[in-house]
Amino acid sequence: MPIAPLFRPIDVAPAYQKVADAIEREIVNGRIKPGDPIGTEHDLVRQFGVNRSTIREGIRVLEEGGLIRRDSSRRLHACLPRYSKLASRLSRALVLHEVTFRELYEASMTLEVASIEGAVERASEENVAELTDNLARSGAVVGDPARLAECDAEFHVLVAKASQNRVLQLAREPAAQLFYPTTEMIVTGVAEGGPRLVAAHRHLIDAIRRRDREAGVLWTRRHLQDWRRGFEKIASLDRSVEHMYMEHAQAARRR
Amino acid sequence: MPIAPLFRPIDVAPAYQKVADAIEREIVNGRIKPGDPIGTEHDLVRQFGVNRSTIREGIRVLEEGGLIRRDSSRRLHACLPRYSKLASRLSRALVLHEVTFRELYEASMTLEVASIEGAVERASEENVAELTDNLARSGAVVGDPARLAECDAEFHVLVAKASQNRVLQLAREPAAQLFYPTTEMIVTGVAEGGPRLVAAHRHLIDAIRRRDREAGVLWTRRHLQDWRRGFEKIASLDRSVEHMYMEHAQAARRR
DNA sequence: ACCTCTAACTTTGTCGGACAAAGGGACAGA
DNA sequence: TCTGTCCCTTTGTCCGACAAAGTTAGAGGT
Repeated sequence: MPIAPLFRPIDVAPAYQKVADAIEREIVNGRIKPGDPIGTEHDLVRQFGVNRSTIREGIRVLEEGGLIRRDSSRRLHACLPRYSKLASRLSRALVLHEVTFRELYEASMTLEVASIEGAVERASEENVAELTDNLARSGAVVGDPARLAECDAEFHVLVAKASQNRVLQLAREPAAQLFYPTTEMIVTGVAEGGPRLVAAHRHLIDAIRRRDREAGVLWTRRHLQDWRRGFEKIASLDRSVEHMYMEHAQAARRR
Repeated sequence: MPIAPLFRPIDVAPAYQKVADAIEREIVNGRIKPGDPIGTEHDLVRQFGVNRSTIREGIRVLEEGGLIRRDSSRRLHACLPRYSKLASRLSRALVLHEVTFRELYEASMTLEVASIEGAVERASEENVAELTDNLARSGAVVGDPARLAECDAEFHVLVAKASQNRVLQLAREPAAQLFYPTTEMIVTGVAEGGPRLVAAHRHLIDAIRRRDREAGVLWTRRHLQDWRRGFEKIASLDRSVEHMYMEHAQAARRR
């Protein structure tokens, strides 16, 4: 017969964790605002009354979480976590969980369509300008798959940005980080891929400008279906995302 | 005239970062599989030829990233990053970026609809059983807002799980973590809220069982619109997500 | 008074060694 | 089989130290 639970487990966190939690609390509840300096390590030693090694372990935790950074002179200050950095954590997780391209495709279809809908509804002049600029640059590198894939990734980030919905922006990022690197392979493998891609972007900008939701959704779908057809010429949609992607991500994360 | 770039910037990362990167690489590219033990700190000291403090800082980084854990006996081993832990990082970021409930609502509408579509299409017997079990428990606590809100959150996690799409599962989580805590307030404030919530869940399970996509989408929309109506009785959709949510998240993350 | 250069001073990254507390294993005794 | 004990290992924390890089203040020239 199991004994009745009389006591709750007591919360005994190691000191470095308590340090990290304490600083996190101050940042998250707004007492320390993004940009504000945290003290030097020595300051923190004094304030928390623990050894510098302990402080440093706590700092690593917060740094990895994106809550604090060291500026050019290596001093600590609070900062707003950057989406792309967080997203690369998620991408890494998706790789480890061995998600398939089918899952990626399905999720992206949803997320990119939602992005374009938001963009059509709320894109600002500036958003459109950025997109137009991107289109021009894409047109210039249509023969260079690597460069073009980069532009494509940026284009969709800009569309998400134009949706003015940061939750959507963040939600689509992990999938996108895994999704768009394949664009290079596809554009390389399929001759008419580059021009079709640029044409789709042109139609999308047009749809945003005319606030034509139907057209936006239609061209986003086509654009993704193009990707899919291209991909299926190379590999099965049921293949899991490859490990090699992570090299990309690791390099990107450090920036 | 700018000089031609003769040298690439050399990679001068601090030692603890290199340690973390090296271990991460081995995990991500699969040479160390989830569950495999990493050596003891002393082992790593020997292998990397750096001081234990340096090793420990590297370990903190990986631990925070969810790539390694310490088991009950505090020994290190690799593990699959847990979605909920990663998602709470994102939720935290969304709070700091002061996203509005409108953004949350819009994104959730997209993501939850996509989840139900996937669930209708691919839910297994077991998924349905889990959902049914959840429904029963919800019915039992319909008068207890806190408990009911918990069930509601779990219900939607289960729907996402039933979609068999892990990308979607991950993408919806951050928004959900911020979204569903409000359910408690709403159910408390609106008398008919609890029963309506449970009824919606029942219809959703029904739709999944009958593989009736239309019904699934319809009831998900209604369910979310109910939330919205309830929320707007309390506050404006344009209010930014409150800092207080994070207390939830911090506690949850440590588990 | 303004600019530049140098000489302290501070801070970070890393190192070596130290110790208490907790866990794991082996072993003896009930 | 269960329990208690001894020993060894591992972790969490501390202390003190030092080189490299950054910062500050003051000396010196204009």
